[in-house]
This record gives sequence, C-alpha cells and structure tokens, in this order.
Amino acid sequence: MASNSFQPIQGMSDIAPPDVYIWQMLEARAREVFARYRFEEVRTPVLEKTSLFTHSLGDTTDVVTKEMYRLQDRGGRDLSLRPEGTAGSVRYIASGGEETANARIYYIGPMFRCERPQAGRKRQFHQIGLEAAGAPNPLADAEVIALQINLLSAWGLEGAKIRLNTIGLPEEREAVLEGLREAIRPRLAELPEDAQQRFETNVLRLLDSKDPAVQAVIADAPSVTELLSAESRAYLDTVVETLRGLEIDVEIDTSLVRGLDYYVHTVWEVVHGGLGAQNALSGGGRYRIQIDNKTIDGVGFAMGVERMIAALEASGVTADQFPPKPAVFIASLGEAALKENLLLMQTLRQRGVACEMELTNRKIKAQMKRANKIGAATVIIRGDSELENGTFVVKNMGEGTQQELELPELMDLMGKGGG
RNA sequence: GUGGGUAUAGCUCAGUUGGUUAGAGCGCCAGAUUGUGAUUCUGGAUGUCGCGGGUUCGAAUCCCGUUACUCACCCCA
Repeated sequence: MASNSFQPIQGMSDIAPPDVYIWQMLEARAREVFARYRFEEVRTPVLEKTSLFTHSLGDTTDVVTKEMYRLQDRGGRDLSLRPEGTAGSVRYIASGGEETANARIYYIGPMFRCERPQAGRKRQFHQIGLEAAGAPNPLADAEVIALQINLLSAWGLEGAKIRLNTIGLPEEREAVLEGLREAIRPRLAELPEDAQQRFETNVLRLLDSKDPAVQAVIADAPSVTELLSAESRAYLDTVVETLRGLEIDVEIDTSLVRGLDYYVHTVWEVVHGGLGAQNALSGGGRYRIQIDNKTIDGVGFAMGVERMIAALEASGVTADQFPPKPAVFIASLGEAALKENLLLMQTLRQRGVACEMELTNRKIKAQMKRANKIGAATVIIRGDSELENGTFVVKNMGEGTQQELELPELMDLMGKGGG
C-alpha cells in the first residue's frame, strides 16, 4: 500500500530483491572488466565543497545552477551532494601529486540531482564511472572507449550505439561559438523563443535540439569539426583510426555536444533504443579541469546504472536471471530436533554452506513449502526418529528423491557444494 | 521550473449513469487418513478505495487542495 510515511523521498527509491540481483551482477562484472584493464577503485565522498563542482563543471551549467542538492553544514560551509563523479575523482587525482598523475581509477556509487523525475531519471541515481588521468593522447581515448564496449558486452547488452565527436580545445572554443553564431544569426528569426535565448547563452546546445525548426537552421550551419583547428581534427581522426585498428567501428555524430564545461577533444555517448526520451546510457569524454593552480587532464566515462538496467530489460535481460545461490533448508520435527538442528545449521554455515531453517515448530508440510519457495536445492529433514538413530533425511528437491545419511556422509555431501 | 496521465487487498487490476455488506486473479494461511514441496481440489483472512477538505439524503465514483508515482519539455547518466 502506498503510504507516504513508508516511501522514500521524491525521486529516490529502495533497491531491494529481486531487483538488487541485477545491480550486483552489473557491479561484479564491471569490477572484473576494470581489473583486466588495470583500473583501481577509488571511493570519494558523496559530499564535497560546492566550489569543486562550480569550478570543474562550470558555474553557469544547468547541473550546477539549478540541479544540485546544496546545503550548509554547522560550520557554515557551502557543500553539495555530488551530481556526477568526475569532479571528486579529479580532486583525488590532484591531491596525490606525482603518485596519482597517471591514475587509472573507477568508481561505483550514487549521484544526486534535484530535477523532476522521469523515465531514466531519478534524483538519486547511480553511476559506474572511470577516469584515466594523463596528458591528451588519442590512444588513451581509444583505450577507454574499447574498455567501455567490452563492458557493455560483459553485461550482455545488445543494440547500443556509440556516437563520437570532438569539441576541440578551450582556446578554440570562442572561435567555434562565433563561427556558429555567424552562420545562424541571419536566420535567428526562424527560431523559437527559447532557442533564441540559447543562441546567446549556449549556442552549442542548438546542435542537438529536438525542435525541427532548429534542426532546419542547423542543417545549413558548419559543423563543430569544420570550425576547429587542423590539430584538433587530426586528434579525432587518430582516435577513430585507432579504434578501427582494434576492430571497433564508430560513427562520428557532429551534432553531439556535452553540457559540462570541462570537456576537450573527444566526447562520446552510448545510446540505446529501448529507453524513451532519456536515451543516453553513458556519457564520456576527455576533459581538462583546473583545481587551484593545478591542471588535470584525463579521459573517462560514466554509465547510468538505472538506464543500463532499463536497456538490459528492454533486450530481455532481467533481475530474476541472477538470483542468489540456492540454499540448503533444514526442516525439524519436535522441540528436541529443532534445538539440535540449530547446531547443524551453525556448522554448515561455518563450512560455507548457505542455509536456512524454520525456527518454530511448524508442520513439515509448511516447512517443505517454504524450502521450495526459497529455491533450496536440498532439504535436510531431522525429527525425533532421526535424532534417535543419529541420521539425517536428505531430500533432493529437483529430483524429489531422498536418502537417509549419517553425519560423516552428510558432511561429505555438503562439502561437495551443498547437495 | 512548466505541462499531461495515474493513485482501490501483499502484487496485478475490475468497480456500471454517485445508492445498501467494495470484487477477481495471483500470493498468503488452513484442510483433502500416518512425518514431505512445486500440480490439483476445498475453505479462510486481509482494504482508513493515497491523504485533507467540499458538494450531496448518500462519494471509490463529482469538485478543490495536497503528497507520491508516471510520461514529456528543459537538461542530463
């Protein structure tokens, strides 16, 4: 029943069984893939100084200006729940000097943005992300993209597409923006009002507008790539060639832009058809972030876990395909057996067998029913007569067969994986 | 921040033009001769009809507010 007092706050949810199994699968396989590519986990705090985000993401971006959970602590410090993972990772990288200058790290955890929830968008959402610090190098960008593709296939996702583009260097940004404005200005009147505003505040955003009127004007404007320097174009070309050399085929999408200020050179997105309006599973790119007098270069991506799960479900991969290991169930008959079975359960658990038992004197029928429900592969039945004989009835639930064993035989069987 | 849809049992949902004790399926509990599950049969329990107010002789049903869910815009993972 939907009672307000039992519900999490807006845009946040409990992740419980059976849903949690697919989360565990995703995280476990991600850790395997990251380890293979030699990345290590770093767990940064969820709460950071607000200034970290305003400086690295850009103090006029929507994420910073209207989507952060921002608060003051008791000492009056201005803090924010992290809206993304790169800023904190980069702070960590910057904190380590030479030790972390070329860090290869990953993170798994919750992010927070106070927006209106919709399909694929929660206020507390989760990302699995990765950062490879180091000076710009197209080979590094290609390696990270290759890793990401490997990750998607480890998760069993089909039908995802990578859109790749470049946005060049900060020093040429102004020239790009001016070039775009010049091309659009003569037809400014054709644009709807909100687009005209974006013309002033964020021309790049017009490129990926969904509005047909905007698209018509953009179609005739030069692409970002055309406005960039030869060096920046060459950088992108090398990324693409390197990927082709790794037998990874990517397509360049010149309408792709990013909403955060820190990006330079390569940017990309993984999109999937089964998701509704928020169709990006992942955003990635190369960045350059200043913290105090330090500049951190790196390349990375973040995958939205909720969106990833939605995409997997759209392609037939669901949580109930990853249930926990089937358990052994112990059924008791009578007070004396119940007590003895507690000790048996303790012993089995200490030997690594996942097991469960009924702690009341319920009828055996009800106990068998429960064992069946939790998916126990084996039920050990012990009542008064077994107690007298020193034996255990062991039932194989899959086949419906059962045998009566003595303790050494039982332990032997359990040692082989719980029956 | 703006706009649309929704809210009835643990779950999925039905509920006629406002009318008497609000229903179904699944699940749960119990029974179908001895201490054995998943099938079958029989019986049983469970609802502040999201919450608050209003209209009415009478509201799950109409109106207003509110909270949450959901979808889209904006933006983003």
